[in-house]
Amino acid sequence: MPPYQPAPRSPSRKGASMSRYTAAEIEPKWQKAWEEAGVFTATREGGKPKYYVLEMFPYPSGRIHIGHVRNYTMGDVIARYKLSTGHNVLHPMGFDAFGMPAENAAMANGGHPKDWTYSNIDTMVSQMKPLGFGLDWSRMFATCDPEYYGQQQALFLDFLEKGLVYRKNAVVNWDPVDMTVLANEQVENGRGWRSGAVVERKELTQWFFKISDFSDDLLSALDGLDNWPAKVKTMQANWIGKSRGLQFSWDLTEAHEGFEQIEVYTTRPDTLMGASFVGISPDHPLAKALEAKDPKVAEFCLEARKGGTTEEAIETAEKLGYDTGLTVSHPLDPDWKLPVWIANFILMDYGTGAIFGVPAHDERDNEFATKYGLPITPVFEPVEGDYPAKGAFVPPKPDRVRFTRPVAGAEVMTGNEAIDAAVEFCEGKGIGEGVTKFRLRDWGLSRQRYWGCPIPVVHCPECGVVPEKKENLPVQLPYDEGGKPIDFSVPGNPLDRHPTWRDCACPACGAPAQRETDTMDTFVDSSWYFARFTSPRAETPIDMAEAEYWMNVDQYIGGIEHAILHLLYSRFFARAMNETGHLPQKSREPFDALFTQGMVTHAIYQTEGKGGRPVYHYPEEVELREGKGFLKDGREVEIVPSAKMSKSKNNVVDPVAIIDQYGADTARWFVLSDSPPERDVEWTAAGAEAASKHLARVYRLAAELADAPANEAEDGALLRETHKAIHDVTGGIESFGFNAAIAKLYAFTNTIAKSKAGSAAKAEALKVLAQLMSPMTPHLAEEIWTLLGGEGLIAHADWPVADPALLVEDTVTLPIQVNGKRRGEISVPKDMDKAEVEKLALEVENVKRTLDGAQPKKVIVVPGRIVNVVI
RNA sequence: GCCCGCGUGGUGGAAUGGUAGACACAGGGGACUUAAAAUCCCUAGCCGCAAGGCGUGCCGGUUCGAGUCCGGCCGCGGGUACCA
Repeated sequence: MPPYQPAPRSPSRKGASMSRYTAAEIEPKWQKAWEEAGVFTATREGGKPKYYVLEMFPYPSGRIHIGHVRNYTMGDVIARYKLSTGHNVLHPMGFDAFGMPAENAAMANGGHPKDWTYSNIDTMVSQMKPLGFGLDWSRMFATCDPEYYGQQQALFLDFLEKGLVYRKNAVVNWDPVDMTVLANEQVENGRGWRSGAVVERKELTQWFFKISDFSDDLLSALDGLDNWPAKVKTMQANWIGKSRGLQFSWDLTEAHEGFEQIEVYTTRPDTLMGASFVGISPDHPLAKALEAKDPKVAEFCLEARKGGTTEEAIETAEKLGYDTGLTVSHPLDPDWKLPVWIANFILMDYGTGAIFGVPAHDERDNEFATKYGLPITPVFEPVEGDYPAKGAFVPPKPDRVRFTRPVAGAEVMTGNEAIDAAVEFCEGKGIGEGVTKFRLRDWGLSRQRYWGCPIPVVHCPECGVVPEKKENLPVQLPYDEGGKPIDFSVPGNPLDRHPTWRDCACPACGAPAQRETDTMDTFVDSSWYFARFTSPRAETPIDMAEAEYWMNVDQYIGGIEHAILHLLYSRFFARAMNETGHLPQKSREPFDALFTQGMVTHAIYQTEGKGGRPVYHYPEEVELREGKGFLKDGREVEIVPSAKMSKSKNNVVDPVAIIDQYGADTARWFVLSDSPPERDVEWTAAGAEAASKHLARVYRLAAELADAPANEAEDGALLRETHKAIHDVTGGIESFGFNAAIAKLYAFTNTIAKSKAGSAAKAEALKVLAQLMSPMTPHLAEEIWTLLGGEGLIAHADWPVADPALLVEDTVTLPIQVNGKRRGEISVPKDMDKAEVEKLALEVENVKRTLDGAQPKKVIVVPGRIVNVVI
């Protein structure tokens, strides 16, 4: 509903009625005008340059939250600005609509994920529309629309044909009580969130995208992403993790179960002489062979597989090891025997699933060796200073160290030199080979869940795994089971136990077969939606002509929390789509510029519930007194400050109340002011009032503009200030300095309010003010524009351009420092020469007093900036 | 654990290596009003009567000059491959 603003309780005594900016009337009026004029409908007409601005689309959690408002307002500022600088703008919106919360809701409250999701989408659209975003709503879709996920299935089939999809085993979190797969989020301290059972790692056959085919490309192409934040590129580069090292084998002293060797990969072959043990993953084939024969090994492996699958859980778990009793001989000294341990911290997914431990130069190996009494043998020491008293000595690779037990090379060299020398030496000796490896793993896309895009393949007893025919797409999710609503309260995947949905004919031979019951990771859905927005109703994944015109995304905006996964997967998808003929070559990198906005955070209020698990309370339920929080029943809550707003933590702030009370423009102005867009902001409702007052003041300045004669000096001064404001605000918008742009708009408003210029000059200044504000507060801007006789819609007006001649100042104020401390200032012509500035600076009373007769050693004059007198 | 950020008045924050605290919020004072609301004006980092001193998480360094660059800490946040 449109917001409501109360009228003043009594009219002003001064006769002239007070002008009110009434958001409730003004905002719907202009929204209707924009819609009727089709201002934000993206078209390819007019031979104008195109601009595609996109904000990461939301998950339909049920209500929009303040983080959405911040995100979409930023995008809207860019969209409206680009529109007024002569672009065809594409600014679409949709919903990332598959995912676990819908199933969780069905589990907790009954109902169906589909109904829950579409109802949430309706609510959120109705909450977003009053905000007046310049979006092309005609392009909207949800990823759970069969029209969308059907095309996604078509992409999957093309990827499959191209060899970009394959099946292999991978581990999942297994809840042994509920007999179901858990998401990492559903594992709390190594236990299932519902059953409380200790989670185990279990292997399943799953589908994978071959993102590793693109490791090198995804890494090296980061260099070309000039308009991406450096931190995101660094994070992605580290994630891809290109490394050079040595891959070689340790010979088992005695062959065991058909194993004669253990292959390892190391990035530090120069430390080979410091090896103390060989470690293998509990999931290593040798460990499995031993496990099958020896109950003690089986017991250890079972223990080692407990806890979640996350890297964090594995890395921070207590280091556990089991001495297999097997030994290997050292490749450089066959008489040197080392023990083979199974260790819980070795990942089967990385390298070869086996390592050799060098406790002197690796913290983790050190901890392990110390715990199990294994030898710790240094191979190098610092060139200067002492060897650390405890723990491992791990200098950065570019640092020079002195080798005491070298593999090859000079006595003193850098780690990098030593690694190169060791690789060369070992290769010469026939011990393994230097290889390049990547940390990046293939993307497992199978999910054992209902509410996702079905994987369009069929399992045939005769033909094996067969792709579904394209003409049979979409493979749709069933709504019911056997005429009854699906029961989501039963753990596990409803598709898997559905009585009829699985049954089908083999697309190849026609024999009775069964559908794949796994669905796709929701990251798949969000990896190509940006491309679909260019032709959302096409009968193929995209329409090439549309993609040629609209791609790439000129400006992508979203949360820093997506720095790695979503953005990396999208970059992969763009490449894969290009190679399967679904995107032009230029779109292999789909996002030309990226801006990562900070998150809106809010404290979490929690109390302890059953079994020690936390219960989260909404901000509305908590009363704050002296820094402590209390529930209505008097219980104190624990306050976790500044956490990401998350539906599961109940710390999401709803902006609807602010919109209702003050209107959309106030909410938009408010989320942009004060905080730099890239920084996290702790939400506080104080300040919305101030934003509202300011907008009302701007409106009054225009509405109550009194007749005044022209005044040459004052009019000229105001004109110069106007052009400075144009310059500063435009620069602020283009550089995402929205808070700085708003500060300038405050200052410019104050300037106009205080100016003694004539009414004609003031009206011109106010019209420019309206234009400069129009991307942020578009409704108010239209109203003022009309009030002051502006032609047409401000949304259609050309952006004002600053006249450089009006921006230059004739005189500047120079601060005078003595030894770096400010002692005075002088006002001088802008281009006064250095010698003269120096002379004037030394005559300043306070400077003379500070010098106290001392002769300056040096005087530094930075023209137009500062003078520093050094004594 | 590992990777990436962030840390400035009572508060949000500003500041191409060049006057730290722009612009705002809350506060204090004043004008208008019978009174209030609304509005307008003034004030304001801390210590100090002042001169001046101290100040950008902590310690050190580079520089004529450091919030900004470098090294080492501390605290907080994000990511960590099945939350999205």
